[in-house]
Amino acid sequence: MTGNFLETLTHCRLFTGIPEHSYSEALRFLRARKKLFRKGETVLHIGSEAKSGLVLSGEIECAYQDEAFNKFNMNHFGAGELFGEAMACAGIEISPIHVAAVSESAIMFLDLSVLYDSESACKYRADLAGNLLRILSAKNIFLNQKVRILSTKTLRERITAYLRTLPADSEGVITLPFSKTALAEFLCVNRAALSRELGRMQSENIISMNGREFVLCQ
Amino acid sequence: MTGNFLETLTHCRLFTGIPEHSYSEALRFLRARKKLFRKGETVLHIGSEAKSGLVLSGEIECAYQDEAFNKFNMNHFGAGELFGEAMACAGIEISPIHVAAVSESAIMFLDLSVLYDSESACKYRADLAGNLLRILSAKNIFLNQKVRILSTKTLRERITAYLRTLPADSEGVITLPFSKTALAEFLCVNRAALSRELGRMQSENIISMNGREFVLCQ
DNA sequence: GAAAATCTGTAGCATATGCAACGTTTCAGC
DNA sequence: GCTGAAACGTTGCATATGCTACAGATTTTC
Repeated sequence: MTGNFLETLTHCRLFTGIPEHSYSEALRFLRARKKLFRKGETVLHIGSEAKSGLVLSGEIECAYQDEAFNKFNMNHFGAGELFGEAMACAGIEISPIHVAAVSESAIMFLDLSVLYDSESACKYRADLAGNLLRILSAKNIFLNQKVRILSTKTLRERITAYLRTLPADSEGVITLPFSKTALAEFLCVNRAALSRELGRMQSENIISMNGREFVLCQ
Repeated sequence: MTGNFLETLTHCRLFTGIPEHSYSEALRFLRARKKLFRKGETVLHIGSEAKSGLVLSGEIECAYQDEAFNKFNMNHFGAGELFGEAMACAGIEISPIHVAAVSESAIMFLDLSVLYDSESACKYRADLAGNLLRILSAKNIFLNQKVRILSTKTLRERITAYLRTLPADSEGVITLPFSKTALAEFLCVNRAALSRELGRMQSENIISMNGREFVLCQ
């Protein structure tokens, strides 16, 4: 619990509304345990005890694996982000996902069950539970959007469905938050096919595109 | 708040742990308002105030709509189920989804914001918030599963990914919870293509199938 | 029990998209 | 500024899957 981690907590949505001088009290309530991981090291094994926590520094990767150890549906989490909270709250005890450190990382494991186990008490319990509700809801909405995008049958629909979820500036310009390679991965389509379809859409005047900037001509 | 609705509440996960004689107190805290809807009637319009609530009786349908009013990514909710809770907790004020009654329904609108608005207080607030955390987490896990299924590139992978999410009995028999037509809709694939692929998988001894019962070989 | 509605399997055809390979451009680290 | 890595666009090919239509089976309704 050294000083530089406090900075991360101030940006973590779980601690919104909690005064900085009370962080240690809240962390004690959540039975926080800090642990360091080297690059590439496993944070949670599939089949081991499911834990939840927050990334203090570095970056981790959560992924399902099939029989052949292929990773899929990966998620990356950086400093200030929570992982495993849905499993913790749903009472899942055996981890179905593999969590590994992408870079050297500091993880604060938290026992979120104190937030819905009615015996425990803490001055900040209601605030923490409320913050966790907001975090879970935001992830829910994100997942709903993703399902909606992946529900489409054609690549073109998938592209427009995704672009519509992004904010446009006053002139209608939409900026991709990542590379087109990453976009293909997000949309679960082949990169070459995405590139081809984007080209077609541009020649058909459905979109105009320049690097990561798009305009939907609708 | 007539008697027959109490029965529904006892089965609703939002009220787990709350004694029946306190339901009215909890409902008052949640600013509950009951409303009846005829079959086909709209419960929430896209663009109108977003509300959350629970289905007391009947069945409702939540759906996104595109420009041409095609519905997609539909969800059905029956008695005892919550809807709109993620939007409520995420602070979304304008409904992006259309909610309609599939059959004659009684809806109890709830103001879930009291659960994370720190000024409000009620004896059962912590219980309600904890229950809501569990509900949101369960939906989160379901959505993650669905994303994982829809992330696959081939129909065959999609089928096996889905079947693996279903429980198998002691002899490995998996029973579909709905018709194959509904399965095609859930997997977002063409029904005829699903039928064809299931036939192929059976002839290749990857599955065996009899009506709604499946066995995954291997 | 008859009629209507829904579910299901099959087949032919068109095409969208996955995949592999290649060269060019852009980017990051030194 | 140099160098290796990553991102990007393009192309040819194979094929998986969407779509339509139809007919038999199954379920629901009256």
